[in-house]
Amino acid sequence: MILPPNTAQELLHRAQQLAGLTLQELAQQLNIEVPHDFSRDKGWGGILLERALGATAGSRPEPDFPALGIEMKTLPISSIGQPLETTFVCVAPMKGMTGEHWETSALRHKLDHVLWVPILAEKHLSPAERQIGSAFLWRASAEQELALRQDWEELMELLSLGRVERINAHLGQFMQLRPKAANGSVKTDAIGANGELVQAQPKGFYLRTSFTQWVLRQQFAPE
DNA sequence: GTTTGATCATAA
DNA sequence: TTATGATCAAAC
Repeated sequence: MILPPNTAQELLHRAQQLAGLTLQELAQQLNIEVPHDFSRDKGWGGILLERALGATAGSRPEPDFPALGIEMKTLPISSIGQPLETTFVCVAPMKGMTGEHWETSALRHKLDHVLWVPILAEKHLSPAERQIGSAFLWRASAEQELALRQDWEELMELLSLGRVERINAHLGQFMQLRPKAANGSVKTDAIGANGELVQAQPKGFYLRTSFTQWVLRQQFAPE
């Protein structure tokens, strides 16, 4: 059991110490078994890094490092540093969100301060072979926050106006809504076309790779 | 049953 | 080749 870091600087330092390790090497240090593929362990890499850094275990509606207000996210990248997957942020409120504002939204709080941990994760690399990259702390620039805010407001308006069935992953320039559930039969309450409650597929906010690419460029190739 | 951690599988 | 829609396991 690794204790949480006391400062953001300590967290960053710990994360940077892991750069260059493969996931197998890190798992070995922590006595954790490595899956042969991700088909039944999709979140394994993220959980491994959380444990290694002393994040609070378990799934709770608060940052991974509550005392620091910092969220950790792994980011699978190619050998030339391009994000290979979208990044899940949080589930979307499907009802009772009247009067919700960007400033107080769960999404904004989740992304307030993020420790990004790039992972070299090309498809031909097994979980064991994937390699930890150079972690960094991030806060959205004014431009980035505006971009997310515009997508959030557009998508939340559709949800609150009962247009849930019209939503698909094509909407949103930098952030999209996609299904987020164990399978397609899972339903939750949502607002219907006439303001009534209807059953709909739970959805989550995901950052497009265009957004995380922007984050990486800001960090590693400014200007 | 819901939210966390995400990647998979295949349509486009 | 890329992105959408679907899915998997653990924690709670």
